[in-house]
Amino acid sequence: MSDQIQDRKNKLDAVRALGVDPYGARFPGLTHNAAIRAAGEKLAIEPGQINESPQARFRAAGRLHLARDTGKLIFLTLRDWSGELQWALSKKAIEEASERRSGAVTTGGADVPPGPTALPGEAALPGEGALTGPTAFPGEAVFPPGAIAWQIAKTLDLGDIVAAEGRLGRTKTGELTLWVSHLTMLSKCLRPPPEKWHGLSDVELRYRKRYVDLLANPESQRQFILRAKIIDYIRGVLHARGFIEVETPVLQPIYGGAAARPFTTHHNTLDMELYLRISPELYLKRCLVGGLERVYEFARCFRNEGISPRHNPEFTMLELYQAYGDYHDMMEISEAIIAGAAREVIGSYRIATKRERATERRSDGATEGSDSTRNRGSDPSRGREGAGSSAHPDPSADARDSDDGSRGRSDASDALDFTPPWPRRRYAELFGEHVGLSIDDTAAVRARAAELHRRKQIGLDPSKADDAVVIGALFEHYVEPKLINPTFVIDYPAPLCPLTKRHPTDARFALRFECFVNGMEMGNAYSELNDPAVQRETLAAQLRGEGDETMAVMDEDFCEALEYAMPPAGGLGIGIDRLCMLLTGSPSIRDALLFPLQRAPG
RNA sequence: GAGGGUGUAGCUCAGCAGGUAGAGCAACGGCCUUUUAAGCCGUUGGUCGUGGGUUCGAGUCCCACCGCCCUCACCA
Repeated sequence: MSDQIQDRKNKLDAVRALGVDPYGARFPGLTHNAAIRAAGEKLAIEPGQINESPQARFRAAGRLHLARDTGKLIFLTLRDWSGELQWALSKKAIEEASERRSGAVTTGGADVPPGPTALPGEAALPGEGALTGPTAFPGEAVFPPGAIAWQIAKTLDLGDIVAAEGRLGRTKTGELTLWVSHLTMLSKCLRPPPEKWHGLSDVELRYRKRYVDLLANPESQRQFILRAKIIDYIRGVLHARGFIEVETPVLQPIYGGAAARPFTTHHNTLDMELYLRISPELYLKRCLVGGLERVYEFARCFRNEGISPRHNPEFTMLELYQAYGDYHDMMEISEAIIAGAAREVIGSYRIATKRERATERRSDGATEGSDSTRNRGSDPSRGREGAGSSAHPDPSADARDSDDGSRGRSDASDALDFTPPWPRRRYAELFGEHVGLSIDDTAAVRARAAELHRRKQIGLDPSKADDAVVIGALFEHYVEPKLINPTFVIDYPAPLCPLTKRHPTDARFALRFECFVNGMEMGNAYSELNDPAVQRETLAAQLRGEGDETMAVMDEDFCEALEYAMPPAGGLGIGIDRLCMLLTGSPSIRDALLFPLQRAPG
């Protein structure tokens, strides 16, 4: 077990004995693989040739993913977060090179401009490609003399992080290749990485050791880069509409804004019980009272509830509030955010559903299997998920393909269609449609619920619940799973909505919508209640309705805030983790979270 | 909380109806200057999640426990 680690430690010592620090320093002037490849395509290099022009000289770094050592010639496949690049190390060429301070040379990398929509790694980032003189930063990595560099090359292990300088060329087979003249090690990998072809597939290990998942599985990196881009996109939408980002307390003496059990904690110096927030709502509304007219927060929330493929104890919720708006404005913003992210980040209003993706994965697996036996290794472009030599620098490319519907995939009509506007359906109407009972027929509704409870299909015991709660349980059971394409469910039963304005013509309903996609709640919005007297009463009613499981208390300060007058407003909450699940086709929320909570290992 | 599934080498997986634990990758030694999951020759590596039990004999059967996954329930 530790044999391989010991072998690697021995090599670590060997590198040190050569006078090279195996945990190297700053490496300025590097160009990422995708940018090198893009530049290389423009150079029109013939197979078997190396381009000697200054534009073909690059400094590169990355993690060693594959190695093919043919003796005096070594091919390495390097990976960074933009993609892969093949390096070739010729014993003769490297041994002839002399020691070189790393930043002191001109390379082609400086000529690559960052694109406006560049991914991380797609183009030069600040501090990269910028050339620095040898004295500017004394702590730079130094390339050792060639003879030593070659010895280091011979000790490389998969997973090591290395740096090189070289010239672009193509091999006989046409593969764009950096012919390395200078090489050094930047960080020694002491543990063997997962299998090079299958990556890390054990789900438990992928969650517990996400760093291994990320370094071994490019599609995992893609997942989280996409998440970042989705969040960036949302910020852009909100800023364009004049919203400002604010931060409100996670540690709260009184929790509220949702019905959930909180985590509790304690502040030592103040000797005060505190709760981790279950929602930012009541603080964001205080901002409205104070005249911050359009605010939003990407709020990490914590709920001490069950864990499931769509629930994690901590999760990220976008909440935003717009003064002088109402829930109709929130519907429009929801569309702008969600459909916009689908189109701009993923590349299409149509997104493959989980089931489609599952099917796709299975068929891909079959293809892969037959390939490996039929024409094993004969087609380098037939990599796993684009992880091969043609690694695509744009992580959204995979999903974008789902738009053309011409790839023999399952029927495109199964895909989710985010094209706005989305249908607005009244709660009571949908209830009647799918439950088959009138929402007003209390007796029948209760009878149905009792029957479901007897059959253990719903947990709620209707004999112990208010009418509205029973209705809500039936709605969840019958209606929500049917809401596949994006749908706004509007006008909820008022008792379910303690923070919402009543409908002006029918006080039984509240000006609230929830947005459902693929049977999952994605968003929740109100025309916010701003009458302090009504607010105080509905909160009190909600508190009375709570069982003894929660210990919520009236938030007097919040009620007082409303007494200073809160403008009428629309408020919206969107589950960011779930949105990412949806847009990236992830079946579990854990796939949308970098480090999902796992039980402590025994 | 209930039910189902799962746990074998660093990784990906085989392991038949109980009969001394296997492959590929990785690693180690050797050969190779155009490889593409490089190839060839040789070699190392496992308290089969943990603990009990049945049996002459348990990775395999039984029980308990632990982790993970799924379904349901709980949960705006």
